[in-house]
Amino acid sequence: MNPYRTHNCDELRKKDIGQQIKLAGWVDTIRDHGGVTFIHLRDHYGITQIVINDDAMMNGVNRECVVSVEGVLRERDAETINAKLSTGEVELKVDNLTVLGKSVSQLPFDIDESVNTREDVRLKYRFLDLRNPAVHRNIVMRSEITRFLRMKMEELGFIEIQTPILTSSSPEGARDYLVPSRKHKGMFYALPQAPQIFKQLLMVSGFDRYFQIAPCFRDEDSRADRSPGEFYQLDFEMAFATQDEVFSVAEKVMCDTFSAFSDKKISAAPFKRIPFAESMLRYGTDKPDLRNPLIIEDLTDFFADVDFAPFRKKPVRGIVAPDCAASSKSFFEKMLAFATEEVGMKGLGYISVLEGMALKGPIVKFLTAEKQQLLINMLGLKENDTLFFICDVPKLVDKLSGQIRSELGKRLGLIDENKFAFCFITDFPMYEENEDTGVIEFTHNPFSMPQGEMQALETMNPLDIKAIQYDIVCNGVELSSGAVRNHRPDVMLKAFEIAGYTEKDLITKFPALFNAFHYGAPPHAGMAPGLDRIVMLLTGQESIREVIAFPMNANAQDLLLGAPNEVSELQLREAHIKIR
RNA sequence: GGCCCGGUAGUUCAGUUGGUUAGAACGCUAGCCUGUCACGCUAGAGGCCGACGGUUCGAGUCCGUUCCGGGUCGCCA
Repeated sequence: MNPYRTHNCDELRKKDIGQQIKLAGWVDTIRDHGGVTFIHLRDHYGITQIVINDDAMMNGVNRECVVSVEGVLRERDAETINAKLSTGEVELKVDNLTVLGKSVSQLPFDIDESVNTREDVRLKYRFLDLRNPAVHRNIVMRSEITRFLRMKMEELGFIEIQTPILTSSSPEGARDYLVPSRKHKGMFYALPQAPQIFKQLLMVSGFDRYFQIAPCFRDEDSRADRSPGEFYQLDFEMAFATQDEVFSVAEKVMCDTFSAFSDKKISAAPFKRIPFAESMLRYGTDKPDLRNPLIIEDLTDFFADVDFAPFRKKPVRGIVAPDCAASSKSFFEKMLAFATEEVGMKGLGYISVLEGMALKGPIVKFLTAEKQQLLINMLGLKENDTLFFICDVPKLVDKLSGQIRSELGKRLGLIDENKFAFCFITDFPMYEENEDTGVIEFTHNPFSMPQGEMQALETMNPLDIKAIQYDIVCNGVELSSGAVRNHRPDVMLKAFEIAGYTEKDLITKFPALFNAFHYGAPPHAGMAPGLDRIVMLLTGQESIREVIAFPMNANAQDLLLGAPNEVSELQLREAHIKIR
């Protein structure tokens, strides 16, 4: 028999009336009526009202202290039933109360208002913040989602394998977190940025389908949707797999998980595949929010023979916004302000379609009647449409268009909030030119197989070569990237050679992988959707910190435990570290 | 590292062109109240206005520097 409770705070119902009951939990609210006091007792599961008639029993009881109470459960009169509580039909008349854990009386914030409190205060008192049922629920949901994902992966024949946390620094990619070695002076471990090398080695080891809820560590600055330091991925890899097979796994897992945890509409499999180049042109980003129906049109050719100075010799994009022409003057002023102040554009031209299909706007006078009609036909313009123009140098025009597209979508209320819109972005370029040095570099990931393999590397302009590399995107959030990997040492050598590396470099940088690939490597492919972001989407949170139990602040500090902190001289000496 | 926004009571915020003793709500303390459920009522405590320097007869308010927090760009194979 548990000494503190016989039931939890979400358990008692009418059927339990008359029983001798013990409950334990936190004092949520106290309502003292003089002679009778009502308390909402709260635990992980819920809230039960307890009633105290003896004032002396309240000695030492304040909000957020932990108590155990004993008494008889009784029915509440019809007019005092609380429909908001699952336990609202009953209450516990307390005969015995024990304070198990005292609490200071002035809390740093009200528990039920914690989400509106300054974030550094919340994080310093995260143990109080997490008592807020809304905050608490996010963490519970994370656990449930994690368990569900694990179950799905196992159903699909994947086995979970843990890979090392203390590993070697990887030369490409993000900044590593380093851990000094005591036994090897001047040497360092690194925390893995991802289990990339290990999962590929597992493929070479003959494991067919691997997955892991994997912690990843990157020493890069944070964002609202990117926690500093550490995050978790549903990392998986499949031997003898094609891109399409990886996609089917992702579709299955995402569809099942999102429908299990949300009532929103979810893209049906197969998810839309959008080549990178098309995504940049049509959506102005490589992580398009497909809930936004607006599409960017390329009007460069159309304006080639139009004598309008601002558009001369530059790419021009257009976005048709439906039912927009009748918008208030302030709508257009706000869009212009957004374009110039936040996006940094010089202006935002537009043409509205009036009744009778007459075009109106400052740019119209530069268009002949034929050109106007051509524009209407080409874009299928309708009455009350407004066509916005974006023009800038080639490097910027897509990005700017994308920002205008998403702002228009928001302001016009075109985003369907009741939807999870998934897509795959495919065909990322293998190489890009470094703007400063002009040197050819890997765009993304040196482990991806180039499309066309050896032949492409030997015959094509490197900047035209695409990789079998993809992202999965949901509602404008990049969940993961992945690739069909390059498992052939000869193709790897050639790929690295194009990026300016010698065989020796390759052996130095990726000794294990390059070596292993000489002993029979299967073709393999995979991806690694971010767990934190999946939970963020499913809980509807704007900040990734809301779905992490003990997040660091934006400045990569743990305000609760005080990390990072100084260590003792002895520790430094053992680690052969000298602070300058 | 750059840029934007913010820092006033335990918390969330207000504070007019610079002008007496810096306010409100919630919380806290004390008292009253036997049916509340965000209980109610009465009274009270609680402030280095982030810090430093400057302008001024006078600074929460204006200027400069700096620290802290959030967002964003860079960065994130």
